[in-house]
Amino acid sequence: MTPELFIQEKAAAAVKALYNADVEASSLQVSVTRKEFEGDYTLVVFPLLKVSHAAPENTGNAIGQWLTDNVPEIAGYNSVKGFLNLLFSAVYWDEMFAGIAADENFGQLPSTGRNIMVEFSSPNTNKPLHLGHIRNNLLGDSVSRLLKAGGNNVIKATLVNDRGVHICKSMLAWKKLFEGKTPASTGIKGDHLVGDCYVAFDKLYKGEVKQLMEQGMSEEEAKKAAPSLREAHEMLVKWEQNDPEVRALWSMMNGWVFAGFDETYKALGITFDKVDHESETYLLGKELVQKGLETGAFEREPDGSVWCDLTADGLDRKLVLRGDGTSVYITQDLGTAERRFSQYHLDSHVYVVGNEQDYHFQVLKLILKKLGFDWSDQIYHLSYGMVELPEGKMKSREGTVVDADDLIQSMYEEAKKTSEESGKLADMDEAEKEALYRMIGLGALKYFIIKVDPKKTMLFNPKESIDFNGNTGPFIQYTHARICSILRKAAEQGITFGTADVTTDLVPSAKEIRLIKLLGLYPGKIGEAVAALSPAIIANYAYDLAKEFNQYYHDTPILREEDAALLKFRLELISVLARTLRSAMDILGIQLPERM
RNA sequence: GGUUCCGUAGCUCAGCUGGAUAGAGCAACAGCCUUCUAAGCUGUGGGUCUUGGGUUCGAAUCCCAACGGAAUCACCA
Repeated sequence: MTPELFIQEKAAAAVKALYNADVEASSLQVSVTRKEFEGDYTLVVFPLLKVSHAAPENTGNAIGQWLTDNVPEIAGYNSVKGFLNLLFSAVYWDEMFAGIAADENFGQLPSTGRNIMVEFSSPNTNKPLHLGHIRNNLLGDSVSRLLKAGGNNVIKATLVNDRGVHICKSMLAWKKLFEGKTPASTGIKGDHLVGDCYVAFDKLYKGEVKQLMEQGMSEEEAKKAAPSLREAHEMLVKWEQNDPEVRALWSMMNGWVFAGFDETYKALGITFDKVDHESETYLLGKELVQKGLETGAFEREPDGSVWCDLTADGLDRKLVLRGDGTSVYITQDLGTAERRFSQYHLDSHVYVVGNEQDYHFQVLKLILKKLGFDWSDQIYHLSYGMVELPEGKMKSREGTVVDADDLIQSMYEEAKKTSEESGKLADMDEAEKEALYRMIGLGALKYFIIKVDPKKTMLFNPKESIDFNGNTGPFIQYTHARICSILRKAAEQGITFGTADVTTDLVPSAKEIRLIKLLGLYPGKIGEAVAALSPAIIANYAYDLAKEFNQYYHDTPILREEDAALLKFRLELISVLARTLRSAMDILGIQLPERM
């Protein structure tokens, strides 16, 4: 039981005994006492004035006295204005800590038995991954880990957008301008090569539009009439007709992209349990359209197109099938959702998709509901904000994107530089060092992205992100390395310790109590983060923990403690701290080194 | 124009199920390495929580409005 719940319960009993009034324990407000005041937890007594019919201070004193007299765990109190600060006994902290220390899986919440699919990443195959995708990938991966820590069975899924005009554009440019060039022949990573084709297409297309406009066409006409775009559309038609030549080119170029993506995913440490390709799912959902027509959820226009009327829900009419019978984006999403829920017996489905698609998901859920699927309510769109640069938005066509591979590389290089300057790793072999530089560079990047509330637009300043001081991933990694160092030295000195050494007659220092209190918050933080689908809560918690340790470390010479029981208690405390830190950072997908 | 989201220190961000004097980091300045890793610690300065109303004993937090910014409203995906 958490201290908060404990106090709520006891305080409710106190109110009953003192004022003969029944109050809901959960309605009482309890929080950690602010640093400036003496006490561990604070009960807000204002809401109780109605039943006490006394001044705030007196009410606080009365309840405080009762609790001190009747609850052995509570050792004292003081009442300031309407705030009752309660002081717990040393025994209470010892026992609370022993409970945490004995729980090997502290932070893993009990199983809910729920199956949850998390879809994220879902890239287009016509250009390499950039910073925006990194936020998506890191969020998706982290939320998956978070939900797992919350006791759920998680399936990580991605839907590769491997078909459409966009890939045809790259294919066309390759045929016209890059014929014969391959990743192997050029030494360019596959996804980048295809991205280059896409850029080349755009250049060609813009040139054509300009020329047509000079010949007197309006911009709108020219954009439609440009020959390269028409060719791309013809190619798409051929693709849909299974034209062998087009299909072969498509397979080849997609193959290059997949190989490139795999490298990037590997560098980021991201894997999927289920990979869908849009080329295989884009026809799904048509039966649902038929079903919708039969039940009257949808209506057919004279030209054959099918619509869903959402005006009653404050939205517009939405097309679900084109006049020529082909499906649109939302059609396949309806189909894949239905297939996934039935195939995997999902209780819930989280989609990690940018906030530019808020409307799409609103519509998707509504239509599924109209089709009679109750699980529609269990679809969560984890909508995240854009990543902007100091110069403004990223635009792939204007070349103002931060490339994922470049970014990962530069973080690695900065980690290497900083580590080498510190000169602490002289005795490590090259392989160990390399692994460490990657761990630190990636840790910095991941933490930088994850610590921000997902729904907020965030600013990415390349110069600042590389900073390893302050509220950063490397700071937490460093903290862990320091703890490991102490534990290593203790082992060298032959000091052993374990949960059994935590005796109940120890008197922890104020800073140790603060650490125990913070540790105790961890399961609650996970619950909070799961409810909000926000790993940022865990990131900021981990920082608090690391910060608190560094302050403790600074003025507590642990290994020079002469009292054997106290020494062992302290070692146990920091080893549990390291464990909790690892658990929290594992949710973020960040590894913690034992040295750095 | 409709809908949704955001607005907290010079900058990047926490805090938001209402509670005490609104917190970190960066940047600036001043200290601390013969003592378990200085990627650290301590201190100083820095705020009309966009504005105006409302609810409340109490509002950065909840409600309404205004202002500012973003996204979206395709027979694109």
